[in-house]
Amino acid sequence: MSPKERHPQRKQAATSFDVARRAGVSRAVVSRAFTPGSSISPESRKKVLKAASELDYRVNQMARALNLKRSDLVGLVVSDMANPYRAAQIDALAKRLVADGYRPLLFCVDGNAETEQSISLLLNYSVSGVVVTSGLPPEAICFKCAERNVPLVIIDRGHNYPHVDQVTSDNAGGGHEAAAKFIRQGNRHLVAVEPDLVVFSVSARVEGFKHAAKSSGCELTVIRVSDPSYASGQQAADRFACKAMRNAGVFCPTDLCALGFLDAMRTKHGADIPQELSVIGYDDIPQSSWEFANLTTFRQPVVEIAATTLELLESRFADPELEERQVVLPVHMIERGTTL
Amino acid sequence: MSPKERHPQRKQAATSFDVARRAGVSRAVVSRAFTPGSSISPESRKKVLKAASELDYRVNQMARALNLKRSDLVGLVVSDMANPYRAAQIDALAKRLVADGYRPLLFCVDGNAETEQSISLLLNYSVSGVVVTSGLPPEAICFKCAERNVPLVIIDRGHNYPHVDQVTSDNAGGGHEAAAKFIRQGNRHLVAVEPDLVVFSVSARVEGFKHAAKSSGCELTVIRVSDPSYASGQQAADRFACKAMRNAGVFCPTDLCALGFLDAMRTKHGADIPQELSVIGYDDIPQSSWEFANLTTFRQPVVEIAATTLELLESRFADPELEERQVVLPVHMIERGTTL
DNA sequence: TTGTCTCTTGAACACGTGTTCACTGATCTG
DNA sequence: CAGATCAGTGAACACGTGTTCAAGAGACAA
Repeated sequence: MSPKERHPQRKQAATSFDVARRAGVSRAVVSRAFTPGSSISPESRKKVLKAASELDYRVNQMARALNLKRSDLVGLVVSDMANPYRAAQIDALAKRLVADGYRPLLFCVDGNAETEQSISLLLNYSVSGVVVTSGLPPEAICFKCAERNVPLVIIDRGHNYPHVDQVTSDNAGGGHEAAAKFIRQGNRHLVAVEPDLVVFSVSARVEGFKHAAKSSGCELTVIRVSDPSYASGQQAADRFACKAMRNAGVFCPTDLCALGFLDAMRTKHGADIPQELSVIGYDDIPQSSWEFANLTTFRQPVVEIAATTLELLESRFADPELEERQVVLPVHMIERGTTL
Repeated sequence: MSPKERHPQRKQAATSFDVARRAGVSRAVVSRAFTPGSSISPESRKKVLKAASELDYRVNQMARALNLKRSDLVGLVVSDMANPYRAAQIDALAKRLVADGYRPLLFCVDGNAETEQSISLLLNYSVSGVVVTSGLPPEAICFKCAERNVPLVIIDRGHNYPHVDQVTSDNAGGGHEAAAKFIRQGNRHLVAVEPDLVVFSVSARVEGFKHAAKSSGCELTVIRVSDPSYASGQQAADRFACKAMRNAGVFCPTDLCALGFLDAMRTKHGADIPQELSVIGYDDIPQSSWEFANLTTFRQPVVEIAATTLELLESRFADPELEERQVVLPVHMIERGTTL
């Protein structure tokens, strides 16, 4: 490799002024060539595009954002990236955002305080919107977003804030359907693993399950754990094993939790699933289809959630005074080997 | 909730001019109050900060970036988010970037073409740097980054581009150590699962293993699969089972692959691990410590990789003419239940 | 030819910031 | 006390863009 190649000449990035001069038009024409729907003659556009490509011209998005008082950036505040479901959701959201011309500004946080800080920081970047999949942001910060016309969409949460839209899967419906499945296949005891940690989507699943169980007259047992993690699933298995229950249907509100339960029941307690007991989870993370698990679960519609999120963002951007909306997307049960 | 609260007054964001007027100073003083190390008297700073907090002033990062010709944004180009190792890496990188005052601009891509597109897009945002953990970007785009003084760090790749820094874990060393472990514990046959798909880090692990095996005079078998995924691990198990090998040590260059292998060997082929054969993976994803797996593997130093990435970015930002560097971080074997 | 209308163009402005450069007043030095 | 030094200040500029507005060019009807 030649010395010249090793030390490339540091070029000043070409501006619209450079392009204008090369194309023999004014700078305004250059701007119009890159703005769809503006008034420009075909030959002018052609000249501009030619000059632009020769100079490797790129619109300076910072200048553009400053002028328009709005950037293509969208804040993406997420927590618990270790959960494979979250990773899938981020992946779908990020791809959808980019496909629609936005750029996701990622904040990985732990807890509500960090969520608030992140949103506050995002307001410095003229973001077109904010998507929150982490803890519930405090009302004050939501209010600030509304003040500044920054649409805010919350995924998988339940609290109602003015001007804040929400998307969730049908958590309660999934819980209900899990109970129905157990009853249909003849399980005598219904068991819900219920985390103490209050997370709207998770709580709604358990509530749906409990409600369906009670209203069908089945015997319902609740095993309380701290959170909906793999470790908590293991803990639930230990407590379940003590009760020596027969013919039970166990609903874990998260696949991670279900896999912990399943794994401990089989490996440690030698349970025969689904002969002795059935298990259903929620999320359909990739690990649930692994051979050791083969878990019956509910598939979260990550792509549809992403699409809905963008619709909500864009519609509220067009009209900030819209009433807040809550979109609930249906889930489908994926029947595998932990049910009959 | 009152009507007034439901429809918050849309405020114009306060500018440094507003703050200056309220504090009774010039706009330049306001700027200095928010610029560490600039010349300003303590009482002026105090007045400015007071006025700023009263007005909820925030510096407009777009205007700042336009002026400085540099934003706090750092491009983060990633692929294969479904791999839990990647998610952990993104999490560590994103947190570190934010802690150091940068904002990660996330691009989730599939394949090298999309990687190039993403980097090209990023150049429009005056990014302070780009971090690539997806496929290898073409040389042309690396060259453009260098031209524009945009530091580029590539994680877990091997190709040498001018002005492009690299960080990897000690892939070859890990492979070597895996072979040594098998030999030490008395395995007669060493087996490498080798993906056809060329990915630098993965290939380096296999090469390290093969080299160590050969130089120790052990019998070495290679099982070729298409990629380093869970499904490929299952496939490798099927092929391995046909050979009816005794006392083998199997190295899978990825935990996902190892878990697929392990899961299929136990569940489908009824193998007794580690009595009949031993397995070692690479990455230490959370699933590897799950009970069903209990996989011996190498822990990737995600936090150290993130820290090193930032050091490389910042040093190259200070001096763009630095020779390209390749940092190799040590890995540690986590011994679990798939080895003796 | 004259008047009207449509389409295109370029000059000027605004967006909000960081920094440069004189300039002021105070403090220190001999 | 005179001169030199120095921290602190504010006016002005530059960053690169999208859009407004008046003006020009051309087509067409009367």
